[in-house]
Order: sequence, then C-alpha cells, then structure tokens
Amino acid sequence: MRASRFLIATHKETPADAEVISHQLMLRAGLIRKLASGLYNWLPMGLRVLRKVETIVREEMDRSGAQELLMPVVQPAELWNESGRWQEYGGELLRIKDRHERDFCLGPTHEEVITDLIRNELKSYKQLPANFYQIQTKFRDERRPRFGVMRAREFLMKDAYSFHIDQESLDETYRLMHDTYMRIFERLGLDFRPVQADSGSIGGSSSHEFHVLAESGEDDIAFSTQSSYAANIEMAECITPTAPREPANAELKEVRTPDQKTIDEVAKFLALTPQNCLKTLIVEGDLGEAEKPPLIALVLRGDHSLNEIKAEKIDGVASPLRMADEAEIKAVLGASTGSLGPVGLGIRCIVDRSAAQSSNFACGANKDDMHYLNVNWARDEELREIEDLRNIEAGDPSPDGQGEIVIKRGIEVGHIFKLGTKYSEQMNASVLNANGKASIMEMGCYGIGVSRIVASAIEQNNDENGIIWPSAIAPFQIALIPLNMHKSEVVAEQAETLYRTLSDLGIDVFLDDRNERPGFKFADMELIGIPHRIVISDRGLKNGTLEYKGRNDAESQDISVDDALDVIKTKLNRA
RNA sequence: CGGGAUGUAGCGCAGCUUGGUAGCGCACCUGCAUGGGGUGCAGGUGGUCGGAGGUUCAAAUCCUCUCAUCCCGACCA
Repeated sequence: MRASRFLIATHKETPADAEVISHQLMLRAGLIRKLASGLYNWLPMGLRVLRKVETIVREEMDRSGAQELLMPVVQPAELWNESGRWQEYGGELLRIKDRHERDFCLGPTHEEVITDLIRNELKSYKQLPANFYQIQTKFRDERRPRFGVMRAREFLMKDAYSFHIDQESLDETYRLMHDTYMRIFERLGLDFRPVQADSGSIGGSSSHEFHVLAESGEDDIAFSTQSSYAANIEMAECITPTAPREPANAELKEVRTPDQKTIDEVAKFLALTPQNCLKTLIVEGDLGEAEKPPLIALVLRGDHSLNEIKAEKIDGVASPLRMADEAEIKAVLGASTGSLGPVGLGIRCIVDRSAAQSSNFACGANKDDMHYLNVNWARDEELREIEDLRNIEAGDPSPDGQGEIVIKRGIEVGHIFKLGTKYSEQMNASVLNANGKASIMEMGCYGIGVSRIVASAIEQNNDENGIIWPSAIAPFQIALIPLNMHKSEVVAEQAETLYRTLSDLGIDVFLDDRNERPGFKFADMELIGIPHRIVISDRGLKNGTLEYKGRNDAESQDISVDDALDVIKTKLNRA
C-alpha cells in the first residue's frame, strides 16, 4: 500500500475526551473515530488490525472443528419471551419496533437465535456434538460506555455455541475451546491468563475468563504466587483460616461510642485495629410469602469487604443483592447502622469465615452509640451460620493451598461457559437419543471480544511515540521510508523496486511516498506502530546501504542493499 | 440511574468575571526556501460560539429550559 493513496488520519494532539492510553492512541493513530457515545467508525488503518484479529480467531475456530455461520443483529421479541430474557434483561437490551409495531431487539448475544435455529435443524444425537460460531456485531446499550472500543455499545464479537447429547460431551468441547482460546491469544501475541470466573446472568455451571493483563483493566484477578491458580476476584474463594481461634480470655464490656459510625471511626475511638472490629451489614432476604422482605445480617471483619456475588448466592438472600433500608433497620432492630452487631440481634445472621475466627472483638451493641468490647463467639453469641462472604485480598492464602494471593488488573477478552440446559430446556431444543427418545441438548457458549482485543493489545504495547503492534496483528508489517524521493531518482527507484519485491512476496508493506520531511514520516510510522522500518536515502545508497530499525529497537542498523531482502525476511520470520 | 464537569474552526484551547465587530496554536490551501526526527518565511480558507427561549439598544458573555459529551459511582459481562 502507498501512503499517498491511503487515509493516514494521524493527530499530533491527544483528544480531550479520551482517558486510557489505547483510546488516545487509537484516535491519534487514525484507527477509529467516534460517531456517538459508544459507537465508532473504523478507519482503513484500524480495520486492517481488526481483520487480522478476526482472521486468527477464525482460523483457530475452524481448526477446532467449529462451523461458521452468521445470524442477524436484529432479533424478534418472541424468542426472547420464550427464554424469559425479554423481561429479565435490563436496559442493556435495546428494544425496537418495526413499522408494524412488532417488537424486536438488537442482539447483545445470540443464545436465543442459535437455540431456535438448531432445534429446527438437528434431529438426531448422531449429529452431535456440534459447535457453531459467528463473528458478528453485537449491541449492548451500556449505561456508561467508556475507554473507546474497550467498552463500546456496538462491538465485534466472536460467539460460539455448542450442542451435546450429554454432559461428558460438553465437558470435552469445553476443554477443546479452552485449548483453542489458549492458542488464539498466544498467536495474537498478548500477555494473558485464563482465570476461573463467575458465570453471571447468562447462567450455567462452569466458566473461565481470558484476561489480558493491563493496569487499566476493569477486573481484579487473584493469582497465586506459587501455583497456576487464577480467579476473578468475584469468584476467588477465601478459605477458612487454619489457625485456631484465640481463647475468650477477656471480659465482655459495653462502652459508649457517641457518633462513631464507620469501622475506622470506631476502631480509632476504641484504640483498636479494624481487624479487631466486626461489621454487620443488613441486606434484604427473599420476599417469599411475606409482605416485606426479611432482614438478614452479614458479619465481616472490619478490614474486609463484602463480596456481593458470594452473598447473593446464599439461599434466602435476595438476588440481586439489596442493602436494607435505613428506616427499616431502625424499626426492626432498634438501632441504626453503625451500632449494629451480632450479639442478641434476633435476625438470621451469616458470619464470614474470617469473622468467625475472631475473638475478643468489638462490635455494635444494637443500641445507638453503644459498642461491645471483648465479644466472643459461643460465649456471648451462638455461631449458627458460617459462609464465605468477603473479597479475597493480596496476602491471603491461595484457595488451592499453594502460595499467597496477588491481585492484578485484567481486561476480559474471552469467556467460556457451560450453559447446560438453561436455554435448550426453556426453548425445548431436543434431539432423539439412541433409545429414540427426545433428549434436551446440553449447551456451551464461548465468546471473544474481537474489537476489545485491539484496544487491549495497545494497552499492553505502547511507548511515548505510539503503538507497538504485536507482529501478528499489525496493520502493516513493514514501512518503507524513502527520504527526499521526490527529488532523488535513485531513492525513488530503489524504494519502488523494494516495494514491488516485498509486495510480490505477499508481505504487508507500506510505502511512505508522501512528499513530507523525514521526521514527519518517522513520527507517523511510529505512532501507527508498524513493527519494522526501512529507510532509503541518498546518504545510504552512496554506500550501498539501507537502514533497518525495529519498532522496539533502540538503534537502527545499516544493511547492504544486496542483503536487504534476506535481512527483511529474517526479521519478519519469513526466511 | 445518582454525583461532578465541559460544550467557541477538523484537533487542542483563550475570550465569559465587568455584555459592545470571535481570537491563538496545530492541521488544511498557495508560493518560495528546506530535505535524517512533527522545517522556515509569507499569504490564505474555515466558526449562525451545542440547541431553544428570555433580559437588553446590543448576548459567546447574564437568566431559564433542553440536548450532547466526558469523569466518579452503581449496573452489566
């Protein structure tokens, strides 16, 4: 490609409304332009990268035996009513009407459509297992789109859905997809980790996420220092402390704590550490038959934070989790938040594993402005229910018993689920089994955020001059920069010759034939992040040399014109 | 959806307090020079100041409403 015939939409200045580095660089390098909040145009340079990611994903999916198909973006409401998600899905589902006033939505995902399609097409267990995928635009009406294409409303996703006669077959395909994802992200050249994950509202049992590690990531991932254990913090189990509880050796006391509400205030006032205080959070329970939801107390150590996902999974606790109303708490418990504690509380009380291990601790006395000191389980209050309620923290023991936890930020770029029969049962997707009986299919679901990968690759690979593409997804492999070619015939001739040679070899080569100053061209090519660069100049040609520099190299090197092709092939791993 | 902020040329910004002919840098166009790190000089194109209403002789500037965008949080995966 010639620069003179290609839209190079670079900017020197950083747009004011871009926060993270990948968003800034994608705008500055001229890869994307915003159309509206969460909606982006992909310019020619950006689209080349997107297509490269797409190609790798497609090749590896095909290699795994999955079949590509394509489903519509617009989907009829009937299917979503059938699965129940027309009601369940929140504002993210963009609902629209056609000219006949019939309800449709823009697909945020395609479980309903694929399940409908497959229940009509597959009749026999002999056709299973089968895995179908598409690379298609998704639309989720995010409340707050941000970080450019990282969290856009419209985005490109590879989604795959597998169908099975039994769980064993599903397990097998799940493992195959896990391996396939490992290959994909390795080929993309990203620093990534597979992590155990919560399966969220899509439902189902087992689930892994694939995260690109980056400071700007929106997820916290817990890693073990000594094993391969990695889990989303939402999911990472906090194991019961092994050390025995300290003996109850101090006398229970009630003390006045006027206006001390938060754990920090109370701890400071009582000259204790937050670790020695227990906090009591009141949440709503399931409504059941009652008119008002019952209240449930969750007790944690003062220095720990509640994991809402864990809490709402407990039987009887409302899901999604709702904190109880302040007035309701006062009415039922006779004290305000800030003075609550498990002793004699009189409602269901679920205690975190670590909090259950505390002794001689402080907590609210269930009278305003009063706290207990030296409280001990069993002696002062029965310990009835112990659960894992808190977020894991750096320094905690790893749940697999090996090493300690460290926390890093990650960008979720892939997610694999076992859906089980959640959709197939609801939508009656069955095939005949070996006994000639209808059998509901097991399903799996496997997503990759294609456009998000582009942003995450930049988050991981950039410097003060711009993007540094992993070779596999660079828009062009090599840039030829002739200096003063509009005046020097030898430079022009050499540049054209090399350009033709490399093009004929099928290499993505970019010839910067613009009539611009050298510094201008260097800066542009570095901003865009092309991995390799050849400078062709009068100065070099006089000595029979060209100049090579890798995007990551500190120094350039002279290479003889005669060797140039071999050197380039070697650098591009095409020897 | 709650809290905060911002809308002036393609981009980055000043002007608003104290109302009086809309400015700067970059980019873009023309010419000349220059030709190894966003080059120099000269000349030029481009804005109903987000929108609507109001106050006023006069509104980018003051008032009201509205729309959009961004940040923090919640939500989602």
